[in-house]
Amino acid sequence: MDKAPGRGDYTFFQNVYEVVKHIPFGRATSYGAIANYLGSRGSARMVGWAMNASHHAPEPIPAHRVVNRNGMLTGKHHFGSPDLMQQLLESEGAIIEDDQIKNFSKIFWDPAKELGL
DNA sequence: GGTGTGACCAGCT
DNA sequence: AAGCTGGCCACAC
Repeated sequence: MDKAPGRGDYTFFQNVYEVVKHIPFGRATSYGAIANYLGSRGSARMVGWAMNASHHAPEPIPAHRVVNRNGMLTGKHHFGSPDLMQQLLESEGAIIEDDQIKNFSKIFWDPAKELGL
């Protein structure tokens, strides 16, 4: 039988959006953390791809709060302005230097822990 | 409809 | 020690 559309048809993409939207102010997480929370660390690449499509999402996604494992602003170039991502994070209290969050370990927000695994 | 790529991560050589 | 490959799912051509 065909799958029932419009109900519970959440895919990896949709799940990523939900998690990212739940990131509190002044916090940041990593692609792998989200992927791991969803149950697949191998899907970390999809998380990044989901961010790329975040502009296509019906709701605004704070993709600037999602960085790589090193706390580096890898996808800053996808915000329309390469400095926008850093500006937003600094505006939330993050310490960024050389495109890398120095206090990433302090503002790191683990979905599996905060949302309740 | 198949192939390639993509804002990653971690393990192996 | 560092460099490369594999793996995952979704989207574009």
